[in-house]
Amino acid sequence: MDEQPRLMHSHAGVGMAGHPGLPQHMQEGGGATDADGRKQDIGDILQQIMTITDQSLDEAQARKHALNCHRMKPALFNVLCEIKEKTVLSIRGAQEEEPPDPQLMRLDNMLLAEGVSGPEKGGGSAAAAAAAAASGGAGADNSAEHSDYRAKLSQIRQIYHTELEKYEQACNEFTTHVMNLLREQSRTRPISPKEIERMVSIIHRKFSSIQMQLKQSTCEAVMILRSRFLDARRKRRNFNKQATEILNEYFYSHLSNPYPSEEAKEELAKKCAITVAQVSNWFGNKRIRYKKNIGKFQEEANMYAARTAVNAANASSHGSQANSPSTPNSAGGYPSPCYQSDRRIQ
DNA sequence: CTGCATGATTAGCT
DNA sequence: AGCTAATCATGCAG
Repeated sequence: MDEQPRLMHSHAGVGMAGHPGLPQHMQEGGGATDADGRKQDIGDILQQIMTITDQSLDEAQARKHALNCHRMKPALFNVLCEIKEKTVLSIRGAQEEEPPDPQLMRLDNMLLAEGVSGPEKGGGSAAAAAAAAASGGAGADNSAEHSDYRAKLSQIRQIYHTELEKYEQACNEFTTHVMNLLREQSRTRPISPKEIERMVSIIHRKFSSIQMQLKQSTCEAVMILRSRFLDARRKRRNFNKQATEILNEYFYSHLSNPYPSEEAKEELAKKCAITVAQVSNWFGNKRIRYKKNIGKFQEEANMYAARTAVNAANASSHGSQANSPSTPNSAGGYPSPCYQSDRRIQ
């Protein structure tokens, strides 16, 4: 009759060692009704569970076995499972659905774009080539640097993959270990398959945060590598003297309109062994720097003017042409007089 | 190491 | 699209 409160009590006291056991009466449901008998059975089982910590290992094993074989065990087990599911799982189950982490997606995309993850080879060199093209490199002397870059990238790639493999292996090992443990324990305590599933997903989440760190540091390494090898600014080389002279010659002989056409740029690029983009850069820089400080460039302007004059003289002495068509202005003439319809620097 | 020179990049304009 | 102006980052002479 007052069995129930006492049971509740002992249940609340789980973990407290040394609970005095009740005498082991009512073993096989004495007289009474069927319901009464079941209640007694449950009380009995719980009591045995409570006292199990006080027993020796052998004794406990025997008791465990006895409990496992008890005819009421499945029923009790199911009930406990059900209760547990209703309380614990339903509370935490709601937040189970997690959207794909945007940061992880970003990292994944970047690794894929850099050719670190994804299919073997091809991607990396393609990215390198694209980056080189974007930076407008001439491509002549940087092929060695490219192979260096590729070597370093594949090194990163290899480290990334071995680490990832290690991680996956560890994750799988741990997961199976935990699953085995839970399956083992599910014989003695209520663990539903759902709960195992949840535990697995918890483990996976923990491990994926490690994976995230791996991806992040790999991305950082790639970024550093990239900036070191592919950022054109970092490997800026001055043009050789000849190229500079060709460009300057054109600039000062077209001082009234130092805006070479596309064709002129192409020709200059060819002569100087640089790209058209570099020619454009050079003229852009030259115009602005000349304009900013004409005085500073005066000497240079005079020198190139003299040179073109000499060239013109040579040309006229050789051929029949009197003077060069597009060099009407003297060396210092840039700012003041001669902007007619041409574009002017302002 | 410092300061200037210089090629490249970027934002904003036309 | 091409340009200017500002800026960045490196090269290099002193």
